[in-house]
Amino acid sequence: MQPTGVPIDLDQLTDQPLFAGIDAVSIAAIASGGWTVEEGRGARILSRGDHLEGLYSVFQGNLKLYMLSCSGDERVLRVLQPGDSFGEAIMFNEIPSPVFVETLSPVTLGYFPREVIRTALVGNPSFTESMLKSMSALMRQLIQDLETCCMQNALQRTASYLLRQAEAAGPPHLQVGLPAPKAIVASTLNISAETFSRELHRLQDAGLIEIERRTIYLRDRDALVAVCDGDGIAASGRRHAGGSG
Amino acid sequence: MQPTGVPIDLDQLTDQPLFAGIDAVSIAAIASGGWTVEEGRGARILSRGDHLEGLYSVFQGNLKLYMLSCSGDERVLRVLQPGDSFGEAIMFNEIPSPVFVETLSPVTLGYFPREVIRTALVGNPSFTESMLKSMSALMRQLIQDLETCCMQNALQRTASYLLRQAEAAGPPHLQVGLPAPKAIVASTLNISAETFSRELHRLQDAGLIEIERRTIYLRDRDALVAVCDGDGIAASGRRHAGGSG
DNA sequence: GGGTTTAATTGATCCAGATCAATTGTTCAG
DNA sequence: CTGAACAATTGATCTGGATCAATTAAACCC
Repeated sequence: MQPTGVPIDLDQLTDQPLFAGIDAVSIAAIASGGWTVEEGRGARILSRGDHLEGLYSVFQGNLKLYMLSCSGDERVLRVLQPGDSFGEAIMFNEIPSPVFVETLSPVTLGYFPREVIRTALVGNPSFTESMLKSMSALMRQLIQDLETCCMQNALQRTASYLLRQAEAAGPPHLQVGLPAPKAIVASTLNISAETFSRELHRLQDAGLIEIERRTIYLRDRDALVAVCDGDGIAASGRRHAGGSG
Repeated sequence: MQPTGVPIDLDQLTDQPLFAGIDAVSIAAIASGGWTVEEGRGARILSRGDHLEGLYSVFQGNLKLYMLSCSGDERVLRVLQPGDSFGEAIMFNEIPSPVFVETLSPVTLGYFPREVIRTALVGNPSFTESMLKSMSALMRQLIQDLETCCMQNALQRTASYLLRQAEAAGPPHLQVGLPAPKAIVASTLNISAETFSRELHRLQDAGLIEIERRTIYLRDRDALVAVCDGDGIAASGRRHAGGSG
């Protein structure tokens, strides 16, 4: 990791959801207590077992947060993008990291030592609130991940992923740009790249989506929602009588 | 839910990890701002979609925290026991609950409205710290759940569950009492009750454990640890050459 | 005690999705 | 343009664990 010594820009910091809406004095203290870190593609920021003495905030670029099975294959939990942060849980609990974090592109990160965060929390209810909210949101995502991974089949996972991403991309929510190669997205959904490809094409054959390289167009959102709920593909109008017996 | 009107005992509260080590004034404020709730067996405390205006703390009894798939089968995320709390994430983020919570036995809970917690957090760094730690621990558990459910096979999950429970039970860490019927524990591990039974007996046949009703004795911890790491059962001394190619 | 309910075990079968293997398409360097 | 490296697709096969079905064991109640 290479601290640049470059001071953190205040605007950059307030753009981060975690630090939004904090009073000027505190934000300045946080900015001056932290520093930026720059890394190229393929750099490992955090390894399983590492102890982290602060938290990171993503300013530019994206990273993958992943686990490794004992047989060595990798399960990507999340692709981190600008505005995301990581390390909170490890930092507060002083436990070794359960996950790896690696850059997928050149990145600029902000790093904030534990004490800087602690100091900012004391006597700063709005930052405390912000931090608690951020952690709550993360927990919610984890629960959603668990739900996705334990309660939905491959087709449902694919469909609900597309809907979620489209939602996040902004109106009219009909276009999805995959944030990484398909193999990595597949890993996020805990399915093999092959299965992901197959399910995607199944949706395309049924006319629900259109695939064009790493961009996917949603052609029938309602049907996609139906796929997530039940478990059949219903092309234009017709729908499986999803038997419950 | 039936508020009893019974005031919350201070000792009861300080026994809760979440509220341990808070100064007397704050703890008294929390106690007087909350109330106890009693319920019989099989009562639903929280449903998916509910909005929760506070958080619960378990004083007595146990509950299951679970999700339902669209086909209606239930996946238990966690069996809550005295000392556990739930509702933090929903409360702070003001989002509908993604999970259900139901009693498995008669229970006594403490309920604390959001504002009581918020007030206690302000100007009370040690409680803030405690709350952040508690949430971090929860996140860690969720990550561990994800890891368990995505990266380990049924045998590994069973073995690591036994080790974790034994750890939590206290020295000499050789005896595990299942906190609920086997079917519920199996659901926690995201395997069917049948598979759980089979794997448990496989471990018993290999001499690693001994099953006696709902109590399980660990007879060879090292071998259990090896099962978690690799994926073969190695009874007394002999061990698979777990191929990595 | 005997009968009923609930929990646990055991066997047989089946299938979603992994894995293996091969092919095709894309990107980029020179 | 040509070839190398990578990404995506497609087909064939295999398997872990689910599901279905039946049996046995334990707990509970009168």
